[in-house]
Amino acid sequence: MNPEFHTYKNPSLAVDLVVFGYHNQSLSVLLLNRKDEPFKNGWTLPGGFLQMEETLQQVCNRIMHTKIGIENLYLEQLYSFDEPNRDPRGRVISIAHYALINPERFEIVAGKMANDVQWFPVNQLPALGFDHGLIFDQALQRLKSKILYYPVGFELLDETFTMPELQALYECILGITIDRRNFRRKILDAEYILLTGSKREGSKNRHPDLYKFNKALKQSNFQLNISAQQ
Amino acid sequence: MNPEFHTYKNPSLAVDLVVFGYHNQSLSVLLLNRKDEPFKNGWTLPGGFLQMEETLQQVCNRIMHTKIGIENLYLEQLYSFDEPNRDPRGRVISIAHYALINPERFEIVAGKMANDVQWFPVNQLPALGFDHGLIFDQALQRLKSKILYYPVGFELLDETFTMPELQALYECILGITIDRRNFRRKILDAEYILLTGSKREGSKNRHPDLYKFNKALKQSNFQLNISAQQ
DNA sequence: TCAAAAGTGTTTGTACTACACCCATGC
DNA sequence: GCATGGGTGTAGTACAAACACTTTTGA
Repeated sequence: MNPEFHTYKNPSLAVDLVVFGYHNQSLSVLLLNRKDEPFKNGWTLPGGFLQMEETLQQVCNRIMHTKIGIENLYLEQLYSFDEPNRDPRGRVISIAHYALINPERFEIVAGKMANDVQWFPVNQLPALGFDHGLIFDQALQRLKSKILYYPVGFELLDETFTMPELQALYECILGITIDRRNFRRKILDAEYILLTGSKREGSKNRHPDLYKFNKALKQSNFQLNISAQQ
Repeated sequence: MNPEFHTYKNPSLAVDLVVFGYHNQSLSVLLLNRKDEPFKNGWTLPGGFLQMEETLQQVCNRIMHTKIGIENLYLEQLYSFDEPNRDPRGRVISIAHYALINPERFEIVAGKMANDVQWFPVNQLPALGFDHGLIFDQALQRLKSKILYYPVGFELLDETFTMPELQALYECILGITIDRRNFRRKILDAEYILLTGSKREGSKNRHPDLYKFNKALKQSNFQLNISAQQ
């Protein structure tokens, strides 16, 4: 083994997670209320230290599992945060990730969720400890741009969904209003989704068509080019 | 201090650099020929371990300075690579970055450059050690997309440059051919560059106008939307 | 005056925006 | 039958692609 290999003391390596969920037409983030210093009783993103034999994905799943009780979610690496004083306990470099979940799919969660874990709508966040405000901002920005060229929405919606539901999700994440007819045309032209043939029953108005994700599109890149209604 | 804080053994933390340079109408990458195992006599990206008090930027600059003799370049964080067996010496997580330099600006480099450092055109790379082939691929892909919404070209060209030179850079990086008149219109419409008023002398043909980077644009986002000539 | 590269403008087609009416459902 | 939300088509406009001639220069 190379002698230089162990002569370096390493900063600690952690992961922080921005977990987005979409319910009640609102985009939310999971925050943890800390029991210990630093930032005791303050809100932070869930996170944890990387162990020797873990991959980044594994840490993320471990954190999600132990702190929130769910696993196997859509996960993407965001950025590494290395500001020397970002953690008052010492030098910690955090490789931030963001995750997307559909809260409806995890009813168990409510049970396992400690009462110190809460969903916060993204536009009503409390002040966050560490540099987590910064991390969150970047995650939201990434999500906004990602949704335009990758079918990210499906991680946040049910297996089947209606066109107005999909549009509401886009409007919510992007913070804009979109023309119904133009949105529909773009989404369909991209072969983004497929008709299932059934309709969502139960509403007191016309029953909208149900669509599903076009899995054939999962890898290919598309460009949605969605713009706000004036 | 939190008792959990030091109970984790951390993987080593390193940085690998994809250094792009542009000369002779060709995009190249700096590679290092290793003197030691593993991959002795093989080519790899320059890299190094993160020291306790360093920021990521500082490591990158240190590596560039000690291994290649240059500093203060355009630097962007790329991605973290965490595959457990990526380094045969042990668990090393690498936070890859890419850098852009104009080789003409660093004539000193040739002197300080050890003979084990070489430029390789990006389409004639040797096999790389570790997972550096993967890192390189991602860096090139990132550069290709970045150049469309950020004036990255200026890091690779001289202070002043002609329109055909800028176009050649775009064609080289993107690997496409672009219509001269359409390219010019888009670049000028984006207020990407400004006329200096002088012309490049010395060529045997018509002397092309010299432009310079519009620094006012440095922060704002634009969209170049350049497409290949058919 | 010739060859080689740089500068410039117009036409055509495509794609996006804006916009209004009909349809289905439950009450 | 009425109110509410869902579904659909079109006309106008703006932008992007394709394209050819003139200008400058050195040899």
